[in-house]
Amino acid sequence: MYQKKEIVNKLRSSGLRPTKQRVLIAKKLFDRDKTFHFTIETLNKKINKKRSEKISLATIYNTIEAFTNAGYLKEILTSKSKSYYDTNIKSHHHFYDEGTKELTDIDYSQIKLSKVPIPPKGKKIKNLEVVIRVQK
Amino acid sequence: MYQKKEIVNKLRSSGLRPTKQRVLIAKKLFDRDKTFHFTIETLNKKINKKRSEKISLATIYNTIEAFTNAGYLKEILTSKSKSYYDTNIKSHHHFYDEGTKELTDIDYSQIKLSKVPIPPKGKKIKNLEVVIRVQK
DNA sequence: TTTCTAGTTTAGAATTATTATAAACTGGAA
DNA sequence: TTCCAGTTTATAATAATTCTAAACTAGAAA
Repeated sequence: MYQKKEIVNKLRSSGLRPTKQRVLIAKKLFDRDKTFHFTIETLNKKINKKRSEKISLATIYNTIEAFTNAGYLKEILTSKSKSYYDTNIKSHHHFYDEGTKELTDIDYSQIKLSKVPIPPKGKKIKNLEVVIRVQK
Repeated sequence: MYQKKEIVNKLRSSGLRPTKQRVLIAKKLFDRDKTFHFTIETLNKKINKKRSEKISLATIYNTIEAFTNAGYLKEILTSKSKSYYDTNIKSHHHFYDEGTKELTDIDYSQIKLSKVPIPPKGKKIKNLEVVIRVQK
């Protein structure tokens, strides 16, 4: 799905130098079928579990921030203590299970808003997110 | 609007012993016309600015947690770094200005959902919140 | 190819919000 | 008035994140 070359181009097109670390992280994140939800902690484990050459935690933070700014990732608002990210950058919403702390995507078409308020004057709507908290 | 007696009864009815600190914090929070958005930090400043007898930060954390569990306050999901609380516990939504980090209530009637997804099997919807991010 | 440098990575320190600890205090039942 | 479970408090501990400054590297230019 994602060849190294494609990733390199993608990074370059956003002004990100395609370093070894960024390419590797991008491959982990985007070379998969389903969309992927993660925290820095889970990503760090996944990346550094079996590698002999580790990628530092600081680099993971930096890279995820850069990818988010470049629009490759979406930051999700749920938990107060940790940041969640989503490789699905299309407009969509989430179920959040407070018990398991699991996120599930809700396709944009599954929620329809028939009425949206006018933003405070002088301000524009940047995005709209629905989080549906569920429990057993 | 809120007499000390009413506050004491409210606390008692939730199994919270009406201590000096809790009554004072409750008065600050609920004895006002408009609803009130705050973080622990802003509340702490507001409470301890001009008081000679300070209320400790730990107590403010404890009290806000207790009030939230008792249903007097609503915790809001916006920023990843800090917790926001709202004295408006009715179902409602928010504008969040990423620049000023200001929250504005959106009345429940201002947003209408004409389609809501079915939750994952075995799970029930606990609540549904819309956050509309705005910017200049 | 080699040189050079701005951009990047890194380990570790610093910061910030929050939670835990354990000793002192207190509301209110007996 | 006594007593004690519940509460407050100062402080330490924790956890996620950001900062720092030295070492490294991609890739443009010589």
